[in-house]
Amino acid sequence: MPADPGAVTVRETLTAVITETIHALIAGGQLPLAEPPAVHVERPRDPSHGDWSTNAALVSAKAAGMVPRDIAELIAAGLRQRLAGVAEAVEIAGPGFINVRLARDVVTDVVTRIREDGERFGAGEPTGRRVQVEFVSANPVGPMHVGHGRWAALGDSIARILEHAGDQVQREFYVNDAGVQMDIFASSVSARYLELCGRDVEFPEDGYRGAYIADIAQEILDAEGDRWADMPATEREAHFKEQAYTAVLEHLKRVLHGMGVDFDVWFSERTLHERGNDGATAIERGLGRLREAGYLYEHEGALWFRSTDFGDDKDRVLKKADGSYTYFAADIAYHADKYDRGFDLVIDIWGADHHGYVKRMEAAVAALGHPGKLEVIIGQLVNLFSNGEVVRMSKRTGEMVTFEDLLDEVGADAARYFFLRRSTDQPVDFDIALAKERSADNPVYYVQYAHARICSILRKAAGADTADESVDVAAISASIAADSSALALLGAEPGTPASEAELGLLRKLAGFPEVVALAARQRAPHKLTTYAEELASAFHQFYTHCHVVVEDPALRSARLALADASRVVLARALGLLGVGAPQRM
RNA sequence: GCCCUCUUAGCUCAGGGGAUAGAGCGUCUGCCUCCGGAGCAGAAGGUCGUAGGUUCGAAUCCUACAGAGGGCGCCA
Repeated sequence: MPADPGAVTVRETLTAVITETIHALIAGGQLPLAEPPAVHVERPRDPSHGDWSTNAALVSAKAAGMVPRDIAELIAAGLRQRLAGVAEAVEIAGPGFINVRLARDVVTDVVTRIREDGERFGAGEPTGRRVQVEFVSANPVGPMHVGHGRWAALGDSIARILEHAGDQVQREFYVNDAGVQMDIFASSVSARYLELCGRDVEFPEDGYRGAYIADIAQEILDAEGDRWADMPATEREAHFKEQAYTAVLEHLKRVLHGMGVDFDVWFSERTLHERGNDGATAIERGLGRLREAGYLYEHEGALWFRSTDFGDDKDRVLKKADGSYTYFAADIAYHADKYDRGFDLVIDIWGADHHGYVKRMEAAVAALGHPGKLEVIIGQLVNLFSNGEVVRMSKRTGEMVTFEDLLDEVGADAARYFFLRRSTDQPVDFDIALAKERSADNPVYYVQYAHARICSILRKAAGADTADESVDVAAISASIAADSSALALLGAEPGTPASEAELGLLRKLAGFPEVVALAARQRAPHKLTTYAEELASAFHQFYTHCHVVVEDPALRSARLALADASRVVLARALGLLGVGAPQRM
């Protein structure tokens, strides 16, 4: 077994070695089993149980007809032999767990690896898989609400995590620029425009009443004067629709960019309604595929998709009796287009209010010949609190805190961090006052503070002003040389607070790759906020118990290297969340 | 009525079938001549919604029930 502390590979290697050991015991007639069971290898929660633990003996007990601890003795003896030089101890504990304690040079080697790998630490090999993540996709008729902000943070972070795991990821925003909401939007702007021109108009009953509508109308008035007031309504509204639409789209792009979210593709729904060279629209072509596959039928003048063939509750209408298409029909064409573009996996992030739509969309994707290649993530909503009161998020009333307001109020880092801190299927109760607070109550500052503190130490070690941001931390990092004999000083006196703090930090650092791998597999950025807080905590403990900039050059370089490795991993974890890692606060 | 999600400490929430269920906040007690106290150490606080089941082992998987939220249109 190579002395490679990378968590993922250690687990895999250890699993293989254990399985080999059991194989040998079976071949030698010591274990009455047909074949080795599937064993789990995990990091014990309690550090006194060692670095790794396996349930191999427990899962073998029944089939072998033996007492778990007797089997554990056999396996442990084999492991001691096979892991000589890598494992310091192999022990049996509890009902029959086998605990492996790694040799200390294997443990400390993670520092060297992190500092060599830098940002690549914990990254997966390229998978060759092409993944599309579609998210936000807010209607371009007004500002984003805070729920959109959460989904923006979520989609972007998932994209970053998947990229780190080795996938090729594209971020896409679907622009619903073809529906009746666009007409309502246009007539709303038109009404405000006429008001501004002093005309007596009745505001559309279902119109958008937000103040931004009047702002857009004012912009048009400023730029083009009141010449549209006497034009036919249809002509005026057609013109205003494009003006207002462009303004809102630019606004959306600006706000998203301001929080570090940039899309690769803005896909316009309108293109699905345009006729191509074959004289057909994308919607017609998409439906044509379903027809050829035999999933469409006519009933009461409408065209239906037999989605029940794929587990949906009922069949769905694609073309209404009046000849117009449903929104679902456009969505089918849109998804057909995604797969035509060659994605191996499409991830859609929708708000919780759309979850009833998942089955039919999955059914459509399967009917198009891509079963299992769509994954819909349902993002729960955000409850915004202000002075203990729930703030409403209605576009109609116009009384709402927009996502842009929230960003201005708390900043992009705090907003993203708070959105990502909860698991996706849990609603977020967003407390504006807490997110603004620059105190220990605020977890994002706790983590960022640890990073800034490390940068300060590095500057101190280099003899620079600890708060001077112009000092190049990367250069200082590169100047720190800690060979394996120096690193051996870390955790050299087990049982002392200093060594325990060092070992705790080393253990936490070593766990990063598997946390990222898990976050990628589960599309769960919140695993990284939890990890970042644990790593920051481990670092603060280390800092409290271990003076870094000490006289002894070997110990000093070892602790500096450990602090530096912590800096690298903290920055990486925050980076995958899209949150900044400031060098000074 | 049917479907989805949720229910873990006073509050907000983590928890990949494993060992004594964790963190932050809040409450209580300590730690600054010393690298950033935006920090650290400790105490108290739990029938993991209820009842069954599967398993050597269940907060975790299955079923039923209770409670909370959301979704169920030839709307978008």
